[in-house]
Amino acid sequence: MSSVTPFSCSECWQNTQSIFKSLSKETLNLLEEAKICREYEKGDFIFEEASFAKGVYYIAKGKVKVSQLGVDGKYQILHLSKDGEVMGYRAVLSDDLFSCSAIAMEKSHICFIPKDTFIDLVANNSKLALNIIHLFSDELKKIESNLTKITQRPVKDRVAQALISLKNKYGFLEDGKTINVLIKRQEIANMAGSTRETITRVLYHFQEIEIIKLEGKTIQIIDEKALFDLGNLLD
Amino acid sequence: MSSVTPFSCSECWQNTQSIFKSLSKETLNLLEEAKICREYEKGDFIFEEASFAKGVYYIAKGKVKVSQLGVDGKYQILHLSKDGEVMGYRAVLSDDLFSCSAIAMEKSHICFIPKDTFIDLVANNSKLALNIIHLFSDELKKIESNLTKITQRPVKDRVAQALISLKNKYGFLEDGKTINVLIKRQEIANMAGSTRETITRVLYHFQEIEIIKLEGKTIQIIDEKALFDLGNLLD
DNA sequence: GGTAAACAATGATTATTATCATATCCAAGT
DNA sequence: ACTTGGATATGATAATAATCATTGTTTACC
Repeated sequence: MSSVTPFSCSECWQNTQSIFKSLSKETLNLLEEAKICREYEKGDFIFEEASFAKGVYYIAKGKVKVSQLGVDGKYQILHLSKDGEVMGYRAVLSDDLFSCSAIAMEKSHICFIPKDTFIDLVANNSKLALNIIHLFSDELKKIESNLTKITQRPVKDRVAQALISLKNKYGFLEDGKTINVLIKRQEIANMAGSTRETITRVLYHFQEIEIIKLEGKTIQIIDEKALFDLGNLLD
Repeated sequence: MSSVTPFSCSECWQNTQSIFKSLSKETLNLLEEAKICREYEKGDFIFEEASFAKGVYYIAKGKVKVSQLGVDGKYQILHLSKDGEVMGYRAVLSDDLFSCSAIAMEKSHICFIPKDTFIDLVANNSKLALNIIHLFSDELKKIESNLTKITQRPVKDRVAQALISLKNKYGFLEDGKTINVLIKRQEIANMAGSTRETITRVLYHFQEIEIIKLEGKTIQIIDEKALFDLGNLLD
């Protein structure tokens, strides 16, 4: 567990994809006052499934996986998050328990915004409410398409899809080919609804046919189009 | 295709689960004026995936399946709808194409509400906006749990889950055991992410072990608890 | 620098479920 | 009653991917 480490985030609300982007100064001041920043180490839980939602979490900097526990103890990764995104709003807005857990994939700076503050803001700020509606809409659309794909396509295709998602979310390193996130086989399995061993085999297969390259802990995408064709379009 | 048949729906906005429930009289009048009612026959498309969303659809009476086409031509049923529910709001609110199709499962009365009217209402009615946020929230939660289950559980369990969903959504006939919807094997397959043949076999197996009974075109649930245990909790 | 502990690779085997191929049933319309 | 088409049933086979078992590799920490 990490300590409470406040840090400056005067600008982090302005992240291009932040729902708080271009809100009025007043509103941002309210946020500033209420927020509690904290640093999380890799592997730390930010919030935990089935616990009460005390507020929402805004990622100032970092990478987070949001996953749900299945009945047999397997995890399903529902969502990957990064700088500028907010997490936990579903549970907060429905006064519900968290239906999934959020775990830092690397050292991350995250702001906690208390439930009351957040709900007040949403209720009194139609622009924010609209932003949230769009957020829901995007997420719903994505997960619907995910459900359709994951239930209908073979593992290979789903792994291709997972790699494309990772690249789209976190981008490449400066070399323009190495996916900018460290992810374990098990985690890819939890994205694609498969197993460690199968992911190992599929990744090796992809390397064999030269559409990716495994370099230490990293994954390089050599032939993005081929991956695309397998994973089949869009993210 | 059915003809345009207006009919009285002074009370249908008041359906217990309607997002239009308990809105002001003024607001309801606006709805009344703008709505266009129509009757759809079993099998009719109400809206079609990839077409432009001209408005939302409110089910006055009927049963509708909302499904998405996978890359290999298979359908995934994402959602089942009934009286009092609204469809198509995701695409409308995001000014997007429909990401799924809605097809009547039986003769249905459905009101079309034009995009502009709907968006105006939402923008000027914070209660309605909040209702929609809750709608999104519920749907997201449900589909997330669905994704986790469908990717992790064997077909039997998923079929059990599908039957429970059908019963929860449409209830029983007066006999207290026959699920109140006519559904084809293929449609159950499209819910559970499986195939016609497999569904046939699983249903027969369920009948064998006496947790359901197949009677003509209907399905009776004999041992709901057993189904529950297989499908594993909740809807 | 040595030793766990975590992670990854790999082979063998099995289970599950899709696919293919027929056959049967049933309802609607003539 | 007969025909036709849609839906369902059922057996045989094959493919896919999970599971199990073992070994190898890397990382981090005394």
